[in-house]
Amino acid sequence: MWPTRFENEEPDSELNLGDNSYQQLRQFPTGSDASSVGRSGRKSSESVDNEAENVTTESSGQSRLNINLNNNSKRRSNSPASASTNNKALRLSEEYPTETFFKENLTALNGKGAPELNALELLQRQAMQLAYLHQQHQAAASLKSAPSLSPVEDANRRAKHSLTAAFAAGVLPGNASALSNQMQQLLSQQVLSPQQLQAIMQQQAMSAHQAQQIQDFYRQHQKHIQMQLAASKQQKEAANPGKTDDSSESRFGAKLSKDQQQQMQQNFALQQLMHLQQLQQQQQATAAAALQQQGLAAAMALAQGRPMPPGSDVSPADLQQLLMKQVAESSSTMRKDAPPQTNLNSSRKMSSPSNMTSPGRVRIDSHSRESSSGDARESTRRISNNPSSRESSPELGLPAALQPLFSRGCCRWPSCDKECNDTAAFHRHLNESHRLDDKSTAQCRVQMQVVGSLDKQLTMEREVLNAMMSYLRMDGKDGKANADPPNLGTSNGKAEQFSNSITSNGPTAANFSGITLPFGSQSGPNLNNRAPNNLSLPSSPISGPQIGGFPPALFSTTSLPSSPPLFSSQLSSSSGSREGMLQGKRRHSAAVPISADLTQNQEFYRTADVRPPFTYASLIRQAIIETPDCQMTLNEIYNWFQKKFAYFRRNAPTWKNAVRHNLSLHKCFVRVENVKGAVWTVDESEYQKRRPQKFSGSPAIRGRVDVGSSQSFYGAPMSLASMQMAFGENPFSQAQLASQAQAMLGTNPLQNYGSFLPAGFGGITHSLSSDATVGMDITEAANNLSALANARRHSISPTSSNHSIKEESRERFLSSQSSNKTSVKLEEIEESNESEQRNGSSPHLSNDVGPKIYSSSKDGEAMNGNSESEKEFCSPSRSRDDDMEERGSRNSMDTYSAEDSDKPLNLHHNLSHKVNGEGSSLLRQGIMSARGSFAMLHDHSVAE
DNA sequence: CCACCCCTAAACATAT
DNA sequence: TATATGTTTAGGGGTG
Repeated sequence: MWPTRFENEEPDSELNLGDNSYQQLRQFPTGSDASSVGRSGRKSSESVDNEAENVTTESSGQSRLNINLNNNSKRRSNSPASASTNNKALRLSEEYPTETFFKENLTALNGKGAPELNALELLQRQAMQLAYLHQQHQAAASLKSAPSLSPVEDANRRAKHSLTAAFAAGVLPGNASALSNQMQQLLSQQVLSPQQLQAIMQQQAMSAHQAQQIQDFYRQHQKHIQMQLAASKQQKEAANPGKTDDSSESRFGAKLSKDQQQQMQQNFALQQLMHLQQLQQQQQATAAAALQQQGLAAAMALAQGRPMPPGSDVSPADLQQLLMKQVAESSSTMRKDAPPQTNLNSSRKMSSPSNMTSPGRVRIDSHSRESSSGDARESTRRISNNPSSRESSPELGLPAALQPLFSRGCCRWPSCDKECNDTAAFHRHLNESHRLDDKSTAQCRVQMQVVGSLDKQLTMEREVLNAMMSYLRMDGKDGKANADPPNLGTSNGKAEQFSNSITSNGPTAANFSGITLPFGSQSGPNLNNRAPNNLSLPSSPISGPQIGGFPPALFSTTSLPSSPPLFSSQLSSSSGSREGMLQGKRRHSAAVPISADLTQNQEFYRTADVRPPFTYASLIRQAIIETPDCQMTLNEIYNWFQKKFAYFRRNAPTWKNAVRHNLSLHKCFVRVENVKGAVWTVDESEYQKRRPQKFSGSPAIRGRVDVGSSQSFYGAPMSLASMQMAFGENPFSQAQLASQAQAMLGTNPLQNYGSFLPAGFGGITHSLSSDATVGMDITEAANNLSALANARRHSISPTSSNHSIKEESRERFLSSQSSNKTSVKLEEIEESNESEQRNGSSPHLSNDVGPKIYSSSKDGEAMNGNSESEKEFCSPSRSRDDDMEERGSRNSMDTYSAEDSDKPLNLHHNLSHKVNGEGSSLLRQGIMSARGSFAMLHDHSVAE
């Protein structure tokens, strides 16, 4: 175990190279029965997980020199042949041009250049983050406000953030680039002019101003009331000192008066709320009218299964008509009485056995629940698959303001959790345990701090979002010059409108009400009212009467997994188990702009026990490239995981094993040894190579996630299951958004472009969607990206410039193979191969020639190599060792059969294909053996 | 049913 | 010897 650098420690620039006793000189214990040695079978060394981080500081930081490297298998090494055949190129880290290392974070905002970046996805994430923060904030605020006489503040806060919330809750699903494109297309058709947007924004601003005034007013009023209460309390205490009350439950003299106080407070709170609601409804009505007028609800039409074919030219008139109809329908539905808040609580309740609302998510307006349309209830119920209705919740009898304090039959007062059978019991409990005393006030103060901090964070995140939008707006303007493919709906003005509507607090909700539906209520205005609590995007993507534009039928069959922003309960209980994995099953891999996502949502991931929607490989890579020197020890990677993700603070044995597994498995991770140990680096080219094919996870998620990736997304129709998966997977899964967009729009405007992109630039297509969204000509974008990719490959990227000789050789070898210029003779290979196999009596063949090889019969390296080679040969465009999928399948049983195990290697078969990769290790070894040295491959290399 | 993807678990090997 | 680190295999569940 190496002393590891503390994660937060600034790496030392000093490195003592020490001596030259390179690790690679270690001799692998020869002897065919190496496996018989040390079979202690240590079961999971992880069990002694070193949670206690080595905080030891170490001097091998930044310029850790990774000398070495001729190691073949990441650790074992040593034969010349093996050294030369190493799949994982080793390199001298001092040559690593870290400054040029591809940093997604930086390139993110440069959009065009970052294959992995999709600006809109970033925005989605950002918005989701906001929503999350907002929700946290709400939860905290409601806890705080209910008992502390400040429901007004709470409500005001809700109003204050409702726009953000609305945006987050609603825009997100529609924010996938596809939908965005459609939106922009709509906008471009003058459905909503910038002036109109401006008007809406102003209206919203006024509303906000009004809310502020109301808040001030109520603050004063509240203060006044409090003073009165205090005076009255003093009076009573003076009048009846020490006298017990006749209340059966009360044990304290002042009990009754306190009850009265609370009652008064509650009443007052209710009054305030009602007033606020009225005001908000007014605002909503105004905004709704404006919306109708503006016809922004076009998105509704889109969302409700009337996709506009990318190529079709819908006339503004038609669109307008459609919109008006849509708006009329929706408004009639939602305005029956109280806005259909179809709370997400229902669906979210799934996670709570008692079907009670979870803390912090209880709506202020309990009545609105009852008043929501039957459709909404029905659909919600169907979705949540939760037979019990909300009306059965015990807390219903509570004043709305107190509801956050009581859910699931438990008191939600911080660190209380007392169980109460009903509201009466809860009232009793409140009176007994949470009286207005020092403790309670202290707790309130703490809660206030929590809220304040969340508030601050929310503000910060909002600023970030605004900045992003500003940037995009500029970018959109820049892209103006480019020709606009008709279907991309890009360009300037539209981007600006888009960003305007987002950046401004007010209009956002209203403007996007049309497309916010999926996650919230249908009425934009309503969002101002209670949307905050609906923010929990994921959990109820489909709560509205029309499920936000999705035909209810779509969701009628199956229940959606409840995925509260913190679906920690699920994950925590199941993580580590297979079930746990199922919850968050599919991961986005490289397809998602992970760095941007992590950057934008770092706080979220850090605090929320949510499994990040990325593959281990993506995360590991991200961890590594985030370091200044682009290298990390295993322990540092561990630390990174734990530092960045709350999720990875649990079940360390499991995920650490997975991390190691991934490091070993994927060729894109290169182990580099130095004197003090080993560090892991990322072979960016390898990593990039694998991206085109794999968007990780099932094809479904490819479609859902990799909005910009070619082929799979566009081609594959969205299935219901996929959408459900998307909804359930992760509260902030972009997959949801993409899938919703896909489902709503029916098709992706980019689909005609994606498949034409050159292989190997999967990330480019990804960016393409982004660029297209902000107004960049797609063709040009493709060109730019290709150029960038080339540049990165040949001069910028460390993976190219630092390509180890071995790696370059490998590439040349590949090309030479593909051009049939290899001079390796089959017989030689076979011979070599056979001799190798003869050596192995135990599963592990001895090899002084490099990587350990497994012999036949299920010892599979032979088969592994075989299948691997086959695959490689079959798919010229993919790197052979590149991937997990290959390796995964290679390792799977279906890749080889028992019969195969009898055959040393089907070399004929392998060689009959284009040798595109290095081939299997066996094959490789055979070649190496035959040729004696990898260097020889150079001789036959063909310049590309 | 198959191929593929990603994941977890675990056995095993090796270095410290 | 114990532990950390790496490698590899096995198999499960999901998807198209």
